[in-house]
Amino acid sequence: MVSPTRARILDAALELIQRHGFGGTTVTGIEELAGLSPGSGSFYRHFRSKEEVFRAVLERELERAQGYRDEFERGPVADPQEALTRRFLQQLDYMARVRPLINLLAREHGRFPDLTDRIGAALVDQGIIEEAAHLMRDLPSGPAHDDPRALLTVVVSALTGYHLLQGYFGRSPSDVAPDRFAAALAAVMAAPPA
Amino acid sequence: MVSPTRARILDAALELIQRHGFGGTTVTGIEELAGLSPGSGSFYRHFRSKEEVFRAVLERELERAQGYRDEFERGPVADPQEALTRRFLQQLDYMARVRPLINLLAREHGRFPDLTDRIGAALVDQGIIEEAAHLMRDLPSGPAHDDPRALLTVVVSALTGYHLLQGYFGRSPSDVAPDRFAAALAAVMAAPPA
DNA sequence: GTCTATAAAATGATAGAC
DNA sequence: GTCTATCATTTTATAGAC
Repeated sequence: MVSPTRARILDAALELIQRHGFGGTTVTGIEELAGLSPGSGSFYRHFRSKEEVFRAVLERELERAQGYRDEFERGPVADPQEALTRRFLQQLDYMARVRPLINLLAREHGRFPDLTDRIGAALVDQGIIEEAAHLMRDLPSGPAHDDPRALLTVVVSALTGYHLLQGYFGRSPSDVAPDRFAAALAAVMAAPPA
Repeated sequence: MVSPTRARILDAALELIQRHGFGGTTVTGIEELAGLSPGSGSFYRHFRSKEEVFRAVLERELERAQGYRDEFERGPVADPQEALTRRFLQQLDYMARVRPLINLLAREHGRFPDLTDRIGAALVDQGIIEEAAHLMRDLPSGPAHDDPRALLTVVVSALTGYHLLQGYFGRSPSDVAPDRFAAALAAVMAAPPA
C-alpha cells in the first residue's frame, strides 16, 4: 500500500512539470499543490530530491500507458476502410490518455536521455508494431504499397502530428475534427497504390 | 544597427531555453554563454528581465521563419508524384530550419499564450495555405478526395509528426529516412480515391 | 558597455518538536 | 508523517567604479 500523500505529490509534480517544465517547477510549489505546507520540506519525507520525484512520475505514467494498451476494443470488421477509421480514432484516444507522457517527453527530452529512450520504445516502437498488425488485419491485402514500413511511418507520423498540433494550439490544424481526420487518413490508406 | 552583444545574448538565450526551458534557464547562464561575466548583471544593460529576452528571442525567430518561406525553389514539374516528393522534402527541410521556433513552442506553449497564437498562425496556418496551393499545382486534378481540407490536414500532420518524432528520439520512427517517408506520403496523395 | 560588489528574494534541503 | 524554523545556495536585479 502506498502513502496517499506520496500519490498526491506525484500528481502535483506531474501537473507542474507539464506546465512549467522540470527546471521551472519548485519543491515548494509541489508541496503546496499536494496540500502540504509550502516550504515545509515535508516533501523530503517521501522523495530524496526533485530529480527522484521526476523519475517516479515518469515510471508511473509509463506503467499507466502499458495498461491503456490492452483496453482497445475490437469490433467486428465490416468495411475495411471504416474499420481503419475506427482504429485511428482509438489511436488518437490513446494518445490523449498518454498525453502527460508525451508532454513530459516534449519538455524534458535531452535532460534524462535514459528515460527518453524508454518512452520512445514504449510509445513509438510499440505503437508502430501494433499499428502494423492492425493494418494487416483491417486491410485484407495488407498495406498495398511497395514500401510498407514507410507507409506505416506515414500513419504513425500523421496521428502523432495531429495529436501534438492539437495540443499545442488548442485546436486541430485547419479546424478539422478527429473523425474527419481519421476518415481521410483511412481513405488514403485503403486506396490502391498509384 | 544592433549591438553585437545583444545578438550574442539572444543566441545564448535561445540555446539555453531550448535545452533547459524558460524556467530552467538563468540570467547568469545566459551571461556566461554570451561571453559576459557570469552573475555580473551586464545582461540588464540590454534587457529588462528574463521574460523580455524570451519575447525578443521569439520575435527574432519568427522574423527568420518568415524569411525562410521565400526561399523554396520551384523546379520544373515532370512527374506529379515526384514533384510532390520533392515538395515534401523541402517542407521537412523548412521545419528543420524553424526547429528552434518549434522547440520553443513545444516547451513553452501555455506560458505565453499570445506568442503561441502568433507562432501557430505563422507556422501552421500559413503552412497549410501554401501546402494547399502546391498540391493544387502538383496534382493537376487537385487533391482527389471528397474532403480536401481533411486531406491537407493529414499531409501537414504527417510532416509535422515525422519531424517532431525525429527531434524527440534522434531518429525517425521505424528508422525510415526522409526520402522514403516523403515518397510514401506522395504515393498515397497521388493515389486515386478509394 | 562591462566590471565588482552587493542587496533581496526564491529555492533545495535539513534538524528537531509534536 | 507533518509542522516550524533554519541554512546554504542560487538567482534576479541594482548601484557605482572604470
